[in-house]
Amino acid sequence: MLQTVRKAASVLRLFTPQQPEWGVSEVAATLDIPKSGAHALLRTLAAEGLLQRTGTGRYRLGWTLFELSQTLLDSSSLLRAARPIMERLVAGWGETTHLAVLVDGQVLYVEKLQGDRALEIVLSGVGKRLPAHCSGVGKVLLAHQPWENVLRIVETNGLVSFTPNTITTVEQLRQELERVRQQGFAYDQEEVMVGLCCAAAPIRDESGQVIAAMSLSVPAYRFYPNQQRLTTAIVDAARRVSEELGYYQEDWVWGSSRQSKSRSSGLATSVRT
Amino acid sequence: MLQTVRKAASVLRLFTPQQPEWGVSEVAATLDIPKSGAHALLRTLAAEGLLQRTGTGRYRLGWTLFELSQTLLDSSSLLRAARPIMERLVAGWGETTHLAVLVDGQVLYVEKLQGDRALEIVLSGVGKRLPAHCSGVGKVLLAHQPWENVLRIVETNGLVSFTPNTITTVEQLRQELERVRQQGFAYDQEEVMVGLCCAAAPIRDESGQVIAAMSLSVPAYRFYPNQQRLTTAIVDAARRVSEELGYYQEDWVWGSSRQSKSRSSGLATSVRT
DNA sequence: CGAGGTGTTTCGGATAACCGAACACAAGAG
DNA sequence: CTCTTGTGTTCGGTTATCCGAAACACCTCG
Repeated sequence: MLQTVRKAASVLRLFTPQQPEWGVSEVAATLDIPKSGAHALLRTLAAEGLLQRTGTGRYRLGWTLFELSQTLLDSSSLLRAARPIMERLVAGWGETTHLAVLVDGQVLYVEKLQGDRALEIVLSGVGKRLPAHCSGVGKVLLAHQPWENVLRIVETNGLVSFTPNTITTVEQLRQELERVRQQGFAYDQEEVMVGLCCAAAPIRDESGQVIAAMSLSVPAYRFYPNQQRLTTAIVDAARRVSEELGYYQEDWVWGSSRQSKSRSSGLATSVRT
Repeated sequence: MLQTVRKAASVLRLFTPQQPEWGVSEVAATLDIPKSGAHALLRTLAAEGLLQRTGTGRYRLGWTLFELSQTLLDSSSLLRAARPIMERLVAGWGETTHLAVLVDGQVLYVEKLQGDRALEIVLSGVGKRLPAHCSGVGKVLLAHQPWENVLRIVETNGLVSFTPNTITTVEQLRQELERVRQQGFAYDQEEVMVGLCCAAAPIRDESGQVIAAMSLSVPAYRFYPNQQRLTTAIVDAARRVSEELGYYQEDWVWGSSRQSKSRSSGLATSVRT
């Protein structure tokens, strides 16, 4: 369906911080399309402001994308609601918090605040992606997806192993996601980087859908002694963001407001004090 | 050329802070295309992550745009180079500075820092657009465009009048742009809002091309007494950003480095003093 | 219950996008 | 200086793709 648009999107996705500039031939070779086609794509994308031409006939991303992104941020209250709460979290713990969404089966980091006694986490970064099967936010986000989606994602991306603790089998993942969904939060126990743990919790919009996840990352040696307090802290923070977005945790909401197929994910209790 | 891509871009442009959510029928009616076409466009854009579906079958902008925007900001050193200099400017003057680029014939504000004794400028805002023929940054950016481009822009957007001082005729504009280009900076003397003035200067990349403009906005009653100092301040700040981007001002560059073939701009040596 | 509004699907026909090859141009090596 | 090799760009004929109207399924509301 609309393969031309699909190709155009593929072209956009080529542009990365590592290679922010592309020429016609490079694009044609990389996407395995004739040069004339690549030319047409680049030219129209540039005419629409999604790309811009440099003097030498090469292309880079255009400022229209910045504009659209601002519109997105402006219309989505997620970041606006989460930031102050994340700041308080960082101030209180001195650790690092992440805010992430699921895009195309991967975790996209939307915000990252670093505490003063936190260790540098190089892997994550605003605007960066990581696989979802590791990391706390990733597991939270996957846990609230229909299982068939998760399967499709896993089949596409595989279960890449980062540390000995990384989940590498579908069965492990299924069990873990089930637990995460039921308990309402996830841990990352050195699954993406040795020595790094985190606790993560889901953020819901007014319809109850999980649209993002928040996490508090701490070094392993500080994680286990404070696991309980960490958990309640991140769960509470995420709940506050959800409430800011118009979601109010009511028992009966859970049973009724499910869309279409997913009768699952139903019984997720919650002892709101 | 690639009208499908063009339509897809039009769809993306529909999404604004004022109306961040669109349905199939609305899109079809607004763009005057059949419903099935709009459906296909929205569906594929959503599949590519440029849009996302809400539960009710409506669409909003997708997080991929955020990702692309971050890639853009990361790969373009403009914002990174300009921000500290803008901060110093704001700290010194207490006024408001803007950083803007030209996109599709309009001024797109990329950054805005407000000083403590500055007045609130509602019109401008990060990610917002304004016409280019008013405002200092707009005139700077237009002044360094080929005149034919300027004409096309004016024919498309018109010369909307905001105040009695707004430029409203092509001849006025031509003269003003000529002056701006020669003197290397522009003033906005209450042309967009009564009581608001600004001085603006161009920012160049390493090839000498003007890629952005910076401005210092002040209330009219503080503008005229300090006009000279303001001018040197903004010109100097913009020059520093340009140098940060790899541009070194040489006298003879000015005469030769006009666009089109640009056989020039090559020998941009540079004995940094 | 029915009317009006959604989003979604279908399918033949016309259109728009593909493709290969040829062109112009730049840079670099011999 | 020339030839080579790489660019980006242009041009039509062929073909598959996308357009478009209408019919469908669904929901909300009167």
